[in-house]
Amino acid sequence: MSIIQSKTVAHQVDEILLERIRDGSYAAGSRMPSESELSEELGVSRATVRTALAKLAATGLIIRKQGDGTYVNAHVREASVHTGNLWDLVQLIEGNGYNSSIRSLSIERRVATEREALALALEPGDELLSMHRLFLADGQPVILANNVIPFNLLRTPMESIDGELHIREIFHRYCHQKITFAITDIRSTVMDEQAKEFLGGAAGRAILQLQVSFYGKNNLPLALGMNFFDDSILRLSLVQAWN
Amino acid sequence: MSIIQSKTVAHQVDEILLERIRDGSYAAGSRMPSESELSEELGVSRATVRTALAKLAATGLIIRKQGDGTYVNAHVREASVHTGNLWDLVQLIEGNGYNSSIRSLSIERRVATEREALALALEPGDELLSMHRLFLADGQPVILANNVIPFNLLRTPMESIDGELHIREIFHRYCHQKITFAITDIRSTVMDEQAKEFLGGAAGRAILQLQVSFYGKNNLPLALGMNFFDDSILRLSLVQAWN
DNA sequence: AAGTGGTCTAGACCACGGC
DNA sequence: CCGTGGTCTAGACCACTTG
Repeated sequence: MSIIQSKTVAHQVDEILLERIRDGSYAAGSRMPSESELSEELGVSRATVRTALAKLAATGLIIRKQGDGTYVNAHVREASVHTGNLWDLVQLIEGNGYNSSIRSLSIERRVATEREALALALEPGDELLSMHRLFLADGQPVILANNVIPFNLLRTPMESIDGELHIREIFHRYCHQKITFAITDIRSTVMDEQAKEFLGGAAGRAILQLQVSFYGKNNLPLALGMNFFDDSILRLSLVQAWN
Repeated sequence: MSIIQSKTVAHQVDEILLERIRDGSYAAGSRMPSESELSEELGVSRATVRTALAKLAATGLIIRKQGDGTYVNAHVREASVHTGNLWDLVQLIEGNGYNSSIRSLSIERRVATEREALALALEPGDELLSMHRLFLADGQPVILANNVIPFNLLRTPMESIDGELHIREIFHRYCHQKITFAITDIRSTVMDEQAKEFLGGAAGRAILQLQVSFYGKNNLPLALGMNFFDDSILRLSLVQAWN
């Protein structure tokens, strides 16, 4: 019996199962009740149980085996990162077991580089809003994030922007548009001067570079992200299961 | 009317839709028929259409918008990589638009390092089968792959091993066990001497390092993988869509 | 042989977006 | 308002793994 109602039934089932895995009712490595049993116990259809289980399986937290059963994955902390939240840097940091905080470094207006103009389908000379932010894990800098937005999309004064919001929230609040999807390239790079200044560590060390393009409806590019990710502190791990 | 029958109805629907996207029947950026229309046209239930569409949406190839419709994503080549095939290096290379080939460099027997023994739950001094392989894209080296397997798991002579198979296939064929899931850590690293010898390029450049642990039933670790990935040639990109 | 997850159906209602 | 995708149900059969 829960006080807070989740949006969907499947999501509620999800939370119940998550809770049971967390508190050890379903021990790591052990087999969970079958879909039919859960369906009956929780009073929902088997299909609903399945959508909840599918969500957990996608994160790698449980492993499903046809003809056998559903097992709690002993090697994946709930922490583990999966594709779904690769863009939510806060969630990524907290998934690694840290407390996250954001420090806004600068919010400025400048002319787009050739490359940025191309990626955002702008004219040469058009202006951008450029934000630099530092994400901290337990107070330690781990991600240097740079985001740019075409200046003419802004609907409110630049000074009013809250530098601690997620890009999608910023876009929704200050540009009155929705970002519907994003494409991220994962690359490896040697830390440059700027990154070194904020992330620290030895010169010439390698860090991950997450290069993101954000798109809105009509498939138009709305914003760019360039994140430098210190993989010596944060893990970026993915889980894959087979039948 | 198809000659080759796919395994599931949903998969067949998937292939039909994929074909229509490829040949331009459903143009990039345009809205596709609704679920009900597809359901009726193809003679399957709406639920089946939905599972097929869900698979396409997961790869980012289509974008679904509640209350609006389903759109063909203009920015994602079918090529694009998604979580599902991050471990299939051949598919990853071909997804980038190259022809892939594999060169087996060495297959040898040696003692496990401390680190390997720990990761594979072995005793110090236990032996491993170690394989080095080079994956080529259009003849150009792009991934240096190293895999290790506890030697005592081998059921056939070491000499009989086909160095061009996927690890899961090798395990199935020569160890008579199934790899059921894997956890991959994505890291950034500066190319070492060994990698430089095979991948080439300037010393000190950064490449991606995909560190994989393979598990079997009972959650026991069965094999390790260490792949050096030249991200100057191959793209590792992920797509995320929101409602 | 029994039980499991995987697939599929034919209905229903809801939440949202565009007109 | 209407049509869309999102959720949910109650049933059925299949493919697979294990005892």
